[in-house]
Amino acid sequence: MRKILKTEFFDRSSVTVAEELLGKFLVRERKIGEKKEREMYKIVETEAYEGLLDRASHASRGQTVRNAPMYGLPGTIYVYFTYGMHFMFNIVCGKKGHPAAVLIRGVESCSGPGRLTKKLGIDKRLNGKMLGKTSGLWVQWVEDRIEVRDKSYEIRKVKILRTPRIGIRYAGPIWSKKLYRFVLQSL
DNA sequence: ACGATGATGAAC
DNA sequence: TTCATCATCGTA
Repeated sequence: MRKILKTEFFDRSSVTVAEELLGKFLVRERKIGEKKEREMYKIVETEAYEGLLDRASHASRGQTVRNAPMYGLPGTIYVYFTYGMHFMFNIVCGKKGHPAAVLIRGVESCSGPGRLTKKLGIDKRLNGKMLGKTSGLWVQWVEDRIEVRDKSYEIRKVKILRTPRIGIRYAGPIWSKKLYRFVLQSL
């Protein structure tokens, strides 16, 4: 069983979405010559950036050209360039007009938001587009069963770690301490 | 532990 | 005009 996550999944608090994205699969479909190549990566690390009040968020000082996609529909792709080196990949959450997003920081085979975008070929061309077949980037849920006895299955157990977000000390004592980073620990 | 990278936006 | 940033790599 599998299903592609729709806009309703992302039409919630970025903190909820960040936690629930753990264990889901980021799918990247790219054209390599004539063929379409599809890769799937299990999401294991995320961070939430929630609303205008969140001082760690790009939206904390209002709308700008760069952060405009954060104000779009849930499921919008927000890619920005930072430190003159790296693209960061975020998924917009909540209603249109409410700036919130989840930064995808790591998948099972690749840790670090900059490394991730490099590996998946995510850059500004995707900025502002919706997740889906058209953009060649989406998230899907796959039933994660393990056989425990003959023809008997159960869902794999996981542990979720919550920590403060990375690299945001500038955000002040309240927002820099929020436990908005989620890490999936496989058991 | 630190410098280079060099888009974007805020502070000055 | 200068400075810091939702990193990462190479060099020390």
